[in-house]
Amino acid sequence: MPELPEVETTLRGIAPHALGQTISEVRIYDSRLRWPVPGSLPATLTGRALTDLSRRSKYLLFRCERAQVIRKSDHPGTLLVHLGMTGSLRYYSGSAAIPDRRPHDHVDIRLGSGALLRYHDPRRFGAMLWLADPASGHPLLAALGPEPFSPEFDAQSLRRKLRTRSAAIKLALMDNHVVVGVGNIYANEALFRAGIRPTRAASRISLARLGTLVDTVRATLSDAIAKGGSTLRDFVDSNGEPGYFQLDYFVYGRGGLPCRVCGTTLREIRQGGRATTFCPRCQT
DNA sequence: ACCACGACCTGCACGC
DNA sequence: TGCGTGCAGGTCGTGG
Repeated sequence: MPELPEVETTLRGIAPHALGQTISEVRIYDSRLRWPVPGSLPATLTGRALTDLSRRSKYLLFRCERAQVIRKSDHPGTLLVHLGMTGSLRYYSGSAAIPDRRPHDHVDIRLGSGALLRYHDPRRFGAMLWLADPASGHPLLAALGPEPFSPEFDAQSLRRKLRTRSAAIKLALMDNHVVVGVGNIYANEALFRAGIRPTRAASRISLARLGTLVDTVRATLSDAIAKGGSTLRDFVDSNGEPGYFQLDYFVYGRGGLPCRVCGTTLREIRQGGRATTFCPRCQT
């Protein structure tokens, strides 16, 4: 269920329980994700401890180390998990019965405590890869723009990146080189909150309005994370309903309905093949 | 350097 | 009931 808030919610649901645990078994039921899940993954992971769990962009990064480094293949590395469009990674504590595998459950990672991490992804746009150190040098991670909550994401740097770009601001906002973690839903929402029309050329937005946009991107994402967080307890022990539909959207999915602020009928168009919804009155 | 678009894949809601 | 169509949370690779 992945935009950044869902990935962050997944991380927060898993990390406190999985940190420090040792991987006892890895089963790959279907390796056909966006890139093949390496057949060597079970051998690589088994016996390693999860020493750090983090997120970069929409990638989950699980640091895996062996207690004893004897051979080169024992060196620390990182398990990268991406949820694509429809993926989820669920944590089952093992204290209750773990459900039988369902369709589209592709990978099980069993932990020493008896807990289980289960990767599920109907469309298989996600990924599970092993990254040798340094993970940050991997092509998937190396070219990423700033995290939305980092100080590097500010009006000045946004201006610098967008100055020469004729593309619509919504497309630029969804470009991972500009800022990571802003998918279709939150691009629509953040632009509404900023009062910026999604079709406006990225180069033609004032510094002040870019500053507003930085703020609304953060506010939109953190609101969604807060909603997701409210269901964390359920999330951890199954039930897998990461608060995704709990946020009251201003515009996303509301084309033809009245603007929550001014009542004007919201318009829906397509940009880059994705639905864009905006208020023709509030957004200029 | 930038941009537009097809590609990947399954499920679901819709209209006929 | 069944079938075809279009759409869905992402992002990589291509060709211009």
